[in-house]
Amino acid sequence: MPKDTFNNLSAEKKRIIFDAAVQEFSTRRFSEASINQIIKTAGISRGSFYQYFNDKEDIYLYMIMEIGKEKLEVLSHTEALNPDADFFENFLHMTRVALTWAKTKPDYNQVGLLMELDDSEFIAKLRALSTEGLAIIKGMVERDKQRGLIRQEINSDLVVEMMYTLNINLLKDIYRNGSEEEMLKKMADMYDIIKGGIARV
Amino acid sequence: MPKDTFNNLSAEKKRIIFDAAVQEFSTRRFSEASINQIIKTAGISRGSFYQYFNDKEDIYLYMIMEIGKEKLEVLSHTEALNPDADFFENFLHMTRVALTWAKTKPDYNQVGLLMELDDSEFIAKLRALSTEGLAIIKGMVERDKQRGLIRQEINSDLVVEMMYTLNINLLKDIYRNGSEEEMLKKMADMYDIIKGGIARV
DNA sequence: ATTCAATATGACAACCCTGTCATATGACAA
DNA sequence: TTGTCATATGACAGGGTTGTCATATTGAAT
Repeated sequence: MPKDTFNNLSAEKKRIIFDAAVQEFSTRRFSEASINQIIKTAGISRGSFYQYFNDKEDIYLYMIMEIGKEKLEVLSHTEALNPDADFFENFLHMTRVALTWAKTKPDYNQVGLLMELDDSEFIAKLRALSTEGLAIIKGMVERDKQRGLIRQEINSDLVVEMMYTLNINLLKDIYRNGSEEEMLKKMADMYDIIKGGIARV
Repeated sequence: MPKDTFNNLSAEKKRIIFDAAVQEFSTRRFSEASINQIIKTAGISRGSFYQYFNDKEDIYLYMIMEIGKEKLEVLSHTEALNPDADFFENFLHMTRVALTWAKTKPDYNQVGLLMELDDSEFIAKLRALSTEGLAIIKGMVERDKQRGLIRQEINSDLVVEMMYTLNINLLKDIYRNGSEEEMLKKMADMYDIIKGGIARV
């Protein structure tokens, strides 16, 4: 929730400030990021910053919302998957999309990863808000239980947690770990393990 | 590598300083931890600190080594597992031991978790050093492949990485997530999924 | 008791950071 | 042109951090 003064700014100037924020928050985690750095990059004065935002949380929130909008914009243009696809197909598809997104907007992705690393009060609250995604995934697991694709006695929450954890973990390596295909392969292999187990039958 | 001056100190005084370090590094991650705080807690002067250690890295390393020694001391008294036990039994056993350790020395455990959260140059290097553990686990996986307990085509490294990631993730919840048994149950369930998969056969 | 080396100390410089506020600048209206 | 309101500015206070260094204290040996 930036102040009115900020909203009155020209789109270009807003963009400059947004970019500066992204640059800072993709480099240092929230608690270590510095307003000083942002205003230097954006080329605005200290006083102006506080005329635009209340504090660091304020601009962070604004930035996250903007990123969210952009992401939604892109994702809405993504081809939908066959509605009958099973959990794994769905998840892999989501992973593919997420991976592409991360490659397209590496800065935005970094912001997300650093968010995962942060443990400040504020970020914890923020993270707690973005759990609807997990509910959807859980729904997919349970549908597959209904359809007899996944065993009844499996704990859906646990599966979701595992997949989520592994997914985040893999995203961390994204810039180290060479090509997109390699990463997708790795993900697919992990999912196969979750699906079929590693034990010899 | 503390300086000689530190090593000449009485065991009690060394312990006081070690404890102060643990207190600080179990509360704030390395990059955010403050020498000021440590000297305040330990009740020593700023000047003395720099007569004992070169800098924050120095005392951190010392602390990690000490913790390592203590841990080794405890673990060496842990009953060994049946040498024929399979990978999962072994891993679960290790988990059990790790969990007990974490409950016994919550501060030390916190230090480790915060290390996992940190992304500073220094901590990254440090973490890279502690990978021998993973090699052992990989060895166990491969032995089970030999014995025909785990399918040949499974990628051992991947399995190790998955187990490790899930394990760390679970340790994070340790203070939130109630009882030790609950956690062990959760771990066991996760391992079951890795072992047998979630798909209906 | 005196001397001398080891150790302890905290004031200090230098560098970060944040949030405020009096003042300057701009732009538009009367 | 002058007044007024919105916006821009950077100096400033107050807080944090680290590493150094001249000085004080201690303790042990002569």
